[in-house]
Amino acid sequence: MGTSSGRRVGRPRAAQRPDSGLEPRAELLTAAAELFTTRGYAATTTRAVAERAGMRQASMYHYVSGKEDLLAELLESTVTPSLACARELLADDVTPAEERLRVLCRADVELLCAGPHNLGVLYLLPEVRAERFAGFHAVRAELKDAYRQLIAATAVGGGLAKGELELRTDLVFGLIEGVILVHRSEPERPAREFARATAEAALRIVGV
Amino acid sequence: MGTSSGRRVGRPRAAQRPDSGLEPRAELLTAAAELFTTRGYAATTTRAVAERAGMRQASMYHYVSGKEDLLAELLESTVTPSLACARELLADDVTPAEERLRVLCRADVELLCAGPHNLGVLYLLPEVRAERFAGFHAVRAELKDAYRQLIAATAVGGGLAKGELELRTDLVFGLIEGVILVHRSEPERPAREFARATAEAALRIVGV
DNA sequence: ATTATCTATAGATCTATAGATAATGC
DNA sequence: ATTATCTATAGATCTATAGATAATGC
Repeated sequence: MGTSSGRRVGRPRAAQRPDSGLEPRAELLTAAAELFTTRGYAATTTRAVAERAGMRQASMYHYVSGKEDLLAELLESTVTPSLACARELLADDVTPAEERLRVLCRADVELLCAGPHNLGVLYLLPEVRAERFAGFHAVRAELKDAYRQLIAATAVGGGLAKGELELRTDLVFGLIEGVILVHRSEPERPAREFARATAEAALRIVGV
Repeated sequence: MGTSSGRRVGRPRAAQRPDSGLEPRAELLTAAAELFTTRGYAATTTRAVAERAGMRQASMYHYVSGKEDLLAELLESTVTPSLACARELLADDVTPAEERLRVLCRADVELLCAGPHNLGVLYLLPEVRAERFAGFHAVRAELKDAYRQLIAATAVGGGLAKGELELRTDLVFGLIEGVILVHRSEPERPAREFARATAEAALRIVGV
């Protein structure tokens, strides 16, 4: 509603700009994503977010309760697609585990590298560890557990001791998330090919 | 000088605390390390750093020009030991490259996980990308190049096309730095064993 | 006299609220 | 009448400087 209409209810914005086609909340999220990933969370002011979204600082509070709100939503929206992919793969009982692990790694890397402003970088923000973002951490933990289950289901995974399985899961998960750091210093590298190579590297770590 | 003396020149500190044995600048660096790694850089105030170091906010300016100064020094002090190790290994022409790569990976991981407050986390701070920290980036780039050279010198590395060599270097370097993320979510894992396992994982990625 | 610290503070923010205003809707 | 926005601003910071002070050194 209102997304494509020319005329909108309410006082017009002070800075008239071409219609982005997004709803105001989405405009704020987009602006926050760009600023949080480039300047960091604490260094980004509410004024910067609002202004980039085309409105004045105070108007932002009509849509969100503050910066934390924006970060929480961005974090969850970043990890949720990976988890959806992981759940589907866990439910699949015809494809070999090794192949499912490969698919998950590729999808995850592509999602982390996708988008114009490297949303994966949000994972690295120190503020993210706060209790406030428990929702994100729960989703991420479930994703990591999916990796563990897929690794355990591979030919070599079944024979691993519990500690060794945890270790390899950590290494694989670390490799996948480490991609964020690589992508940050080499943003030009094509995501597709990089995802494929990362998936193969993950399988080699598992020992397949 | 003054490190162990009981009496010191100058007005006494307002908050009297047991002598840390460190010089004031080192006290500031220690405090900054703890706060930057846990709360982040932008969220840490000069007051918090100074107070934790045992002095008042304004007194900090007697030793450093501001927060940036502290971060720059912390960053370089974290990556410099790894680079020293890498240079030694590059100069070594008797040990096989594969073994030297293994040693570098282990040392690097142990350094990243060492210390009471995970200094590696500093690499992740968004502010670190600023021009101001070019010194750190230069050292880090040299370290990455050492990885590239060692990988190229392995049995399998010599046969790789240029693009493939860059890709594996990125993957290995990403794995090593990804360790920071693993260590952040699993700080209890013993660094020694984890470093060994990460080094083996790196060699598997290279294809040895 | 020298020094390391202190207290005090100006100036520059930044957040979140209060209340006004300029549209559309009926 | 309803709504989305605006302007204005109080209150709470935070940084960096100015100038005072309380030690030791000679």
